[in-house]
Amino acid sequence: MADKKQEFVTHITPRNEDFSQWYTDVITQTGLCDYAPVRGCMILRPYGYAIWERIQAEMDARFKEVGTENVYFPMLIPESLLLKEAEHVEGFAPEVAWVTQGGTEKLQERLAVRPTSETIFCTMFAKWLQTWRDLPMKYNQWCSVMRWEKATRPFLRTSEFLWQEGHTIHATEEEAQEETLTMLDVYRQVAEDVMALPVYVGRKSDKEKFAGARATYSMEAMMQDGKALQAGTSHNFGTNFSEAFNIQFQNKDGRLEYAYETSWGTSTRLIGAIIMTHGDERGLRLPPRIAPIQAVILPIAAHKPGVNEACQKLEQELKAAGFRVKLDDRDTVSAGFKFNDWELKGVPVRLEVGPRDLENGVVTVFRRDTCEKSTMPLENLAGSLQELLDDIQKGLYEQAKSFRDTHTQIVHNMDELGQAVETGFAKAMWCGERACEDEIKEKFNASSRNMPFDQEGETFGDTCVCCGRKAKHVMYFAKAY
RNA sequence: CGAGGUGUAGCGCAGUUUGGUAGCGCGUUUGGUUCGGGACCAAAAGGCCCCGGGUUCGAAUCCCGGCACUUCGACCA
Repeated sequence: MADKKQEFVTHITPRNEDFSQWYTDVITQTGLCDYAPVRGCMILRPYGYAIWERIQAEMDARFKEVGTENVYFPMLIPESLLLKEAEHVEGFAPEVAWVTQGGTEKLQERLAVRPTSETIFCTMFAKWLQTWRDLPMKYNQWCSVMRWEKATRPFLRTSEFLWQEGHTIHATEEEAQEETLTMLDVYRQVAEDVMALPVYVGRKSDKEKFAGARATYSMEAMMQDGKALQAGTSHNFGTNFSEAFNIQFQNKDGRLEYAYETSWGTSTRLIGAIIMTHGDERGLRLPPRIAPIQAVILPIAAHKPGVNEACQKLEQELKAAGFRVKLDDRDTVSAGFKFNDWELKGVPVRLEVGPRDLENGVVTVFRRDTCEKSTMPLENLAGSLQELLDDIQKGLYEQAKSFRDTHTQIVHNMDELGQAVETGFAKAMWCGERACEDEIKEKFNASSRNMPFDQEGETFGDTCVCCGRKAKHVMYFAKAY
């Protein structure tokens, strides 16, 4: 009988059996997104989009706190603009989609569907910037971009994806560097404090930096298969683009100067990071601060007197207290079905209200992180719910951090490095030469991720893990998404 | 873009070897009974068998060419 039942139940492939398949199963079964009728594109369904809206809200508020303003730029970029910065063109040319025709007429100049908007921002910055008094300009836009990817996966890499891109210009090199690092830190905060994703922040190698940047910084998260996911980047362009686009201003001494520029971005890929960091055999586990629904209220034996009323009252109370709650009053499915459904969707807390609970003046509480059941007094539930949510938030972070830390190994030679990247990150001393990165890529299919800021404090040797010559940097290496 | 796998009802699949009326389970609809861990009974609806060519009296099935998804590589947020 139990076997027969199992066969009807939606099945998620166990993580240790096939992590990729597990990821696909979770995504399709939770209804976060669906495949679009366009190659490589996905459709964000309500629950998936709600998570994105939560990410947006948390990010956007912090952007504004540090003085960023939102703008919107067109999706199409004339080819001539894209060609202005040599390294940038080279980096993006292979994955640009082009509009060549408008209506029935062929265009004089083809238009790129933006893969990123540096060039068009630069064009406008050049027009808007006159004097040092105009600086800084700190703009951000929420939009989608398109990159003609060879292989796509929902959330991790899609041809079109939602993101935010910040573009700022500054009067001095120092200010631009400060902006670059400030925004990276905003990303780190949202990742760690809101999404419960422990991240390594640091600088990228020249090989891995953004096309056209002087320096790229990233935050790198570790997925449960030990692979790295670049979860956000922040770039310092120096005057690289300013010179190509002639973004100049008159300084206090009356002389013309090039502006210093930055850009920074995060995308719907973050949703993939949440799934692959916290998910388990039952599906998603969403950290309370990012969960669209923090607690679901389930009436048990709803036909019994008082149950529905109690649930509705509880819903009102918790909503009034500022929680994102949902009352699941569907009468078409059984309680057991709902249990599994909300566990699959990763709702952090389930509150069951049945006749037995009401008799005792309690609710039955299920926490998704540990899958433990307990009871809490119905009286002043808001207070204890907040404590529980905080505990879950903290627990998910700690669990992810502990996984990451135990899967990060200090390595001294290529054998150890090769071993380490099979299960996680390798932390190595590196000479700074591209040849060594290439060799590591060639041998182990692992790439350099980033270099910790505190290089002095983190140093543990003086020879390169690969070539054995003098080491210059501490570098994380990993297989990456 | 290279190597494999898969495309049949909303979902999961059988049928393809050996061509001959389109099947099963779940889900859906309607009615009833249930309701504390994926409920039960009854009746019903639902198909360009991925697309385009070919072979044949006849193609889901055989042949050719596409496309999509997926896994593993190369490339990238």
